[in-house]
Amino acid sequence: MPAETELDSPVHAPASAGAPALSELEIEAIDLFIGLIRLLGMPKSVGELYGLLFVSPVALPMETLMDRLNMSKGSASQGLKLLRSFGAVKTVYAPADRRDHYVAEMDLSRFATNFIKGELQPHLDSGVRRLDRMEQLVTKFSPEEREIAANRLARLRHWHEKGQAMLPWLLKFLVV
Amino acid sequence: MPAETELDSPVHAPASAGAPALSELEIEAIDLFIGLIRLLGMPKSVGELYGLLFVSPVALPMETLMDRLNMSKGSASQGLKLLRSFGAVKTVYAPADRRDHYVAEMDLSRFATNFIKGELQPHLDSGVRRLDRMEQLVTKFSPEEREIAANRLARLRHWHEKGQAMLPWLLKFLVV
DNA sequence: TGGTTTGTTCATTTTTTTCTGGACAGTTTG
DNA sequence: CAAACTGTCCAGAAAAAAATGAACAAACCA
Repeated sequence: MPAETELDSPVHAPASAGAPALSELEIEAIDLFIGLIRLLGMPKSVGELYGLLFVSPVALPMETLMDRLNMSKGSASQGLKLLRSFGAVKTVYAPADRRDHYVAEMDLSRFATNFIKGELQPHLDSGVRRLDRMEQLVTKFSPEEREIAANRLARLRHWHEKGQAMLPWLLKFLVV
Repeated sequence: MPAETELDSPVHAPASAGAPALSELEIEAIDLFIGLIRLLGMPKSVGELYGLLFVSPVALPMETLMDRLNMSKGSASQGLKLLRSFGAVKTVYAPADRRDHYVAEMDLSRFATNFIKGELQPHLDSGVRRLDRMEQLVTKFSPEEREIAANRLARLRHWHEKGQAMLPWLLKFLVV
């Protein structure tokens, strides 16, 4: 085995000086939220930010997040902006410090609501508009073709309606 | 304006010879399914395949899909494999033709079920395992830290349980 | 006012995902 | 059995998404 000459520095040198390495708990939390966030189609960096804030007992300024997560200023700024826009994170006043300090919003229901309204609903809406257009197109077909196509469009519409009906329920379920 | 020398060929030359351009209906359907499929985190090509099959009144061999969608053999093969694995598409026997012929499965509930069981459930499961680990870690903290951390983990667990509880309901909702 | 600090934006670079096309394996056919 | 056909797989190319870092704007300070 090669001798550890650099007195026990790990493989990935942590950002030079003042950034304490992530604790086990922090790593687990970050991992968990990376997975969750990915599921919603958002970038990993956003999961990292939220994960660290989630387990932090104190509000953290952007700089600390950058340092501890080894993340660029750009990513941190953009990620926090996104999280703010979903209400997943908010800033609190820190006495004698000009910087914004961030805390994770513990009640995720606003996050869920905003996500559903902002990402899911629009898709369904545009889908319905498109279905209307398709049904329009089908009327010009020969009776035979129309038969089949109309049937399929009806099925598709059925699914869309199911989706539409589900969202409000989903919201209610999450909010309670 | 530059003269149209190539007698009215459109900007994107359609695959040389025998591939009829997509009809308006087909384009709408493909667009719609690309959106839906993207929402589930799958590549565009998969949406194209399913969209075209969805409005096709007849079963189509892979070759036709490749030609009409201007898609490589590799993408078509992989995409159909994925769709098959989710039960979104199946092959039917075509007399006097050695090639597999594909039709879209109109009942999307199997697709939904497989997606939930294959993609969502595992995430939630691993999340719960991770939560257990985190709670384990927290026990080693000082009482003060433990107080805060334990509280947050409890909230997180609450959300995970909500998610767990929702999936079966979601399934039932979709299947009916 | 000139110098700091804090945070945003965006062109570029890096990383990740998706697509492509050919080698290959399995079948069928003559 | 060789030749033709069908479909899978995978290394490399292309495209898309995300991260970086520096220029910039805004707010504060002395």
